[in-house]
Amino acid sequence: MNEKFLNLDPQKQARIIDAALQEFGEQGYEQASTNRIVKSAGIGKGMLFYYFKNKQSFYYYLLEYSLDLTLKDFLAKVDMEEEDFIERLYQMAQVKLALFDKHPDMMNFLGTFMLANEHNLPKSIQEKYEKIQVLAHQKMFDGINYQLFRQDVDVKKAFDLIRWSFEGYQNELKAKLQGKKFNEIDLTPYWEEFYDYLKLLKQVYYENEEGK
Amino acid sequence: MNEKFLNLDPQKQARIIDAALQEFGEQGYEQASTNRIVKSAGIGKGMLFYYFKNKQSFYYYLLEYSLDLTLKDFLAKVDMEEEDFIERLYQMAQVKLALFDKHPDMMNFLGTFMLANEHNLPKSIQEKYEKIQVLAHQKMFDGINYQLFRQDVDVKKAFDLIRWSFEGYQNELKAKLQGKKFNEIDLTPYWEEFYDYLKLLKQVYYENEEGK
DNA sequence: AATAGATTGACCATCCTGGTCTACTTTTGC
DNA sequence: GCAAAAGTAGACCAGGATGGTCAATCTATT
Repeated sequence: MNEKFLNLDPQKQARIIDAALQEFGEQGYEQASTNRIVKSAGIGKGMLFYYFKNKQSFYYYLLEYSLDLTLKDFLAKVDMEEEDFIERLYQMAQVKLALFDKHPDMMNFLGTFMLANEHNLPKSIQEKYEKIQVLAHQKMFDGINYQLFRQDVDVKKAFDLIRWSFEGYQNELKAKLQGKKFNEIDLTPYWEEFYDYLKLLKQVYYENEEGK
Repeated sequence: MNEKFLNLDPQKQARIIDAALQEFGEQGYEQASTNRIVKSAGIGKGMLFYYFKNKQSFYYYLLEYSLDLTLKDFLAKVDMEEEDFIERLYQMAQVKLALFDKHPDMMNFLGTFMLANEHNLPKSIQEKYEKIQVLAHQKMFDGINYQLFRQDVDVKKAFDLIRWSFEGYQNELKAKLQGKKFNEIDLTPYWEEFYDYLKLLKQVYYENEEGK
């Protein structure tokens, strides 16, 4: 990557990055077209290969950019004081959705990347990716209070079942809101509905006071 | 579709269908290459366009073929006598996995198709597709005994949470076994692990005898 | 041997690709 | 004010892939 790119007008920089994230996210690496990217970004073809050596190194730059942003705007914002597993997940879902709101193309790009699980990444990126996965695991499980759970349940397995329930709701919501822009939608009813599900999860998995 | 195709040696027929399902499933409609399909099927290019008018009608044929097979080998085999929701889902998962074992390319093809949700389908296929979705819903929920659930839980919501847990396990299993052939793997440990999760689900969502 | 059906793959026009490079414009330094 | 430097555009390139056609060949049946 050419340092000239970083000295660019941030708006232009963002236009290029966004156009590329969208193209790579929708088409995958092979099928993504640099022609479409430059047209959508409103720059000449020459500039892209002035800033970046070639398609591949451009892709790697975007990957690193996205991983850094995930680290800074998602994982770093998880409140580790929350000891309640379900509340912790709820909180993570909220932060994640906020990130989805701000950078939808980037989230889609990362999603496509993770699905495709490429193996021939440069070592530095591979390491960063693995480090993030470890961190995500910690952010989800470290400091969780096991005592909240019913004593007769296998907590490790309960973690999985609850996590899957969360993923299911988020997937269904994502499918339902497909194509709509978040800022045009009032999300509060969905958060309320979500929280109803959480109440039920707590009701069945947690130790509740006897006299209810 | 030319009737000549149906009079073909079934093995050859299957080779063509399998090659195409694999190609369309992996690449999607646009990116799928008829050249690769004929090469992989071991037939000349001309034959494909002798049997089928063009790429699109070939694709529609495959779609209909897959939907019919889903109906016959998946949905028709669900035992509606099973009133226990969790057991019903478990049974469906088993039938589904058997189908995955027998026709992995077809399952992948259908999965890709559903993700891409094309809207400009011929009416007849669109209707078949919708009919199958309705039927799948019935196979999952009709005849379920609500009395098994704890009286303090919202059963409708519990259905969702449990269903999502199932999907989560199946997705994780699919990712873990990615690329391996089922017949080379002893699946029993996974079914046992799966059943452990089910025991936990029953434990928390169902009404259990008091003196435990 | 003649005919009819089945089958092949070279061929076609078209399109798109990643990447280059020349020519042009804008900014900078003095 | 002007020359040198930096920034920018897009026509252009060779290569390759695409869906689809069709004349030529092969095979089986009479």
